[in-house]
Amino acid sequence: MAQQIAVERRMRLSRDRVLRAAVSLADEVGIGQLSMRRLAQELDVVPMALYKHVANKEELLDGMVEVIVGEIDPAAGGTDWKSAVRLRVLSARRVLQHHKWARQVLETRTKQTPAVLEYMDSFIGMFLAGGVSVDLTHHVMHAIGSRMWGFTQELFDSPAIPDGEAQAEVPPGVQAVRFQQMSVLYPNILQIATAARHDDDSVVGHGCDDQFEFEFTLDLLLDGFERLHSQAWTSKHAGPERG
Amino acid sequence: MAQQIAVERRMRLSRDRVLRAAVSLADEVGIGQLSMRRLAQELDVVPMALYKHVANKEELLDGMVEVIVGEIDPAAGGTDWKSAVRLRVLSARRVLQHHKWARQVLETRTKQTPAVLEYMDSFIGMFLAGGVSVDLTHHVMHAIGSRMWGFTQELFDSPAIPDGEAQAEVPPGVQAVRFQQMSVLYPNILQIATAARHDDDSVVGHGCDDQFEFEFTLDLLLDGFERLHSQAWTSKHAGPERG
DNA sequence: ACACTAAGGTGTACGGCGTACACCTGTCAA
DNA sequence: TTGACAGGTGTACGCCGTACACCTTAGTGT
Repeated sequence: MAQQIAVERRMRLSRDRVLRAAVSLADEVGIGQLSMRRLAQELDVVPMALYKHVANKEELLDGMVEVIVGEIDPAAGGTDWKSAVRLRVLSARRVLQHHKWARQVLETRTKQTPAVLEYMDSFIGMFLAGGVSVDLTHHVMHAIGSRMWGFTQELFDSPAIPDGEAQAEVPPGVQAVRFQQMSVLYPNILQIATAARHDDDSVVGHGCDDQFEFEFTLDLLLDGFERLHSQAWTSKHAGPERG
Repeated sequence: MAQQIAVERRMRLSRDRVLRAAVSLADEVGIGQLSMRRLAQELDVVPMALYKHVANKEELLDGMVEVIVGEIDPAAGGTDWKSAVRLRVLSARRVLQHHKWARQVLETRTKQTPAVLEYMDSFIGMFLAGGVSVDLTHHVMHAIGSRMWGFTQELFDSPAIPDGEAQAEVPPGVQAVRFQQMSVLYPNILQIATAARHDDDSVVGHGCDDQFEFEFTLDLLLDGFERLHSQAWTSKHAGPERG
């Protein structure tokens, strides 16, 4: 009987419910107004209750990113890589537009969460499946990633596999296990990462020539501008390349 | 005599000293650790003293941006627009790399401060002086700006001239005066902005077709990727366009 | 039916934040 | 010398994230 009454009671909290509530609260009031206290209030719960489901606010934000990354359409099959990538990026953009706080949060994220890794892996997969070389795909990811998204940016700069521990603490063999896991979960990321570092000691090491990546994209854009300019391109008539 | 002792005393505060101290504190300890209280401590002063020189923390951050934008090299004269732009962007990048907090702060800035406007004006000037059309320059600024910088992004979306006031409050004729001021201070920005909106009612209005700008850049990149791919480009041998 | 256990929710408290407001103090012009 | 005003101070308020000890509830094995 007391259990019948319980039906009337507040639904039980869950990590998922917390994250979704956080996303819609941020949608409504902006990320600046999203506090643990306010979120708790929205869920009709005392602030500390949230900490049974997320470790702290950082993890909450990570979780929110996971939620919205999940809203991006999966890769479209059956077309050339270019159209597939185009569609996907536009879908991602739609999501980011809907959650206006996302760009800002993305910029500050440092941890690689599963949904993000999976998204990137599948993104890379579109190029590789289309026959684009691993080398070019690598640079392309830098160009697309850091400019459109912000959160690809650090993938190759810092270890892709989270290892907050100092290297000294990593037991021998653990690297190998992680490598194994990566190769199953995110084969494409691994391919890109290892190709980039094949003459380096570490496996998924710190690095990439940042300056090179930056100039790669810069020159790609500048060359594009120049081409349009020399064609007397005009926005009136068409998009790039069709002028 | 008491004045002789004053020589030994703490130097007087000034807006400039506050801003510079804030920049170097952020450089040292990161933006997350930059608080009014900590900054005051660094300046050997009580927290509230800072408020005699900056209105609030937002304005402090705006001021910090002003400071570092001032560190970007001026436009190089005597070369083609492409090289000039290239040099300038790389200079800007150097500055952003030196102040690691800058990207993040830039993303959250909403106000258009003079140094930023001046930088953009002169940036636009490089294209126009090189003979690039106003139309193309407009789109180019969107492409370069929002992707490399983040803070060009909103220039054409929100009014370039700060008007926190609701439109109703703006006395008639004030718009005209501002327009006049703009045309003197930032002629190039004005040119771009007005060209973009010549068939609209407002002068420096809200707008631009966001979606168009986004796809413009996306396609520019994708077309670039495709071209490199079809050339079997490789990072081993050269940068873009030289493969 | 009951006691046990772990997971989930609570209450209190602490140190930090930005900043409003009233107040002193030192400097300089008249 | 005086008076005004810019610049520095002290106190206080209401937010924030979250540590820690506690209580409640739901689900289990007997």
